[in-house]
Amino acid sequence: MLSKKAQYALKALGYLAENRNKTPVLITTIAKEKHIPLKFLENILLQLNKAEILGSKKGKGGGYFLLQDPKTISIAKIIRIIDGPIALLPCVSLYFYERCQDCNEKVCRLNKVLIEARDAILSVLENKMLQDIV
Amino acid sequence: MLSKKAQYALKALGYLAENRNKTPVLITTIAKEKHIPLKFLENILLQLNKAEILGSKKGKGGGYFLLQDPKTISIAKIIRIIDGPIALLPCVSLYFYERCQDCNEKVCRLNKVLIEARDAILSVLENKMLQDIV
DNA sequence: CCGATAGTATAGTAAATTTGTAGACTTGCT
DNA sequence: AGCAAGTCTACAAATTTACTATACTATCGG
Repeated sequence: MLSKKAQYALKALGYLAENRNKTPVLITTIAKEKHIPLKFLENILLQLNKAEILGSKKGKGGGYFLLQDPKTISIAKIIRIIDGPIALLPCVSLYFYERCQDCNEKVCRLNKVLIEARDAILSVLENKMLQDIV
Repeated sequence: MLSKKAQYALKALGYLAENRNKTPVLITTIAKEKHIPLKFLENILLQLNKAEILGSKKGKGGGYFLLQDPKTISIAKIIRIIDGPIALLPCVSLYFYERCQDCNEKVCRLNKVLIEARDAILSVLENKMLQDIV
């Protein structure tokens, strides 16, 4: 399941996508419009900024804005930045791989099934873009 | 991500599937073989028993055993019993549905995407059976 | 260059969830 | 009766989640 944080991130990015080509948007504005706790949202946007999804401008007339076209930012990417792995176990994660303790991945049948499951969900989430949810 | 509990459940069920047609298996045996904390495993097996996946027998010669053919128990079902929803949000869950707060599902584009994602992952997890992971 | 504006950074905290433990109880078998 | 096994409830430690506080830094207008 997605965390609240990831849900907020998706909402906030959706709002920024809708208000593209305008001046930067204030955190305060997003928080009000999307009913997100202000200080929590600050953290989230900062994280998206560090991940180079968002740019920012300080001072008067400042705020946040998308660095890339919403057509090029996948939902999978956003989820990964905020929540981490999409796969059901670390041993089948593409971006957050960790070796399994008690099991030999070469022969583990669960491993195979979960890889299939991962590929299935990614076939959707990698191909649906921010643009698709505004 | 799957919880430890769900991982243990899958391991334990795998073990029971391998040792089918024999006498009931002791919790202690499963715990030792699969390196699962005994008292934690008790809880898990009890939960699977209540969900009518497992049967049990008390007293000498007792233990746990599968009630159904491992070919007929899907991985999805096991995960749902232990971890709950497989979907990314309650508003797109088939078995644990809850209405969204701030969003109208009829027009919410994220909702549509997450339904697609759910269907994709379920197309794997509903069709892979306990039999497939032993 | 000063003050207001707006994002940056880090740490802290309360609540919830996960992971695991303890102990008493019930049931079935011999 | 007496042991072997699962059942039930409650608790507790550890971790994560969701959110808050406070201080700092950068930018702009005048």
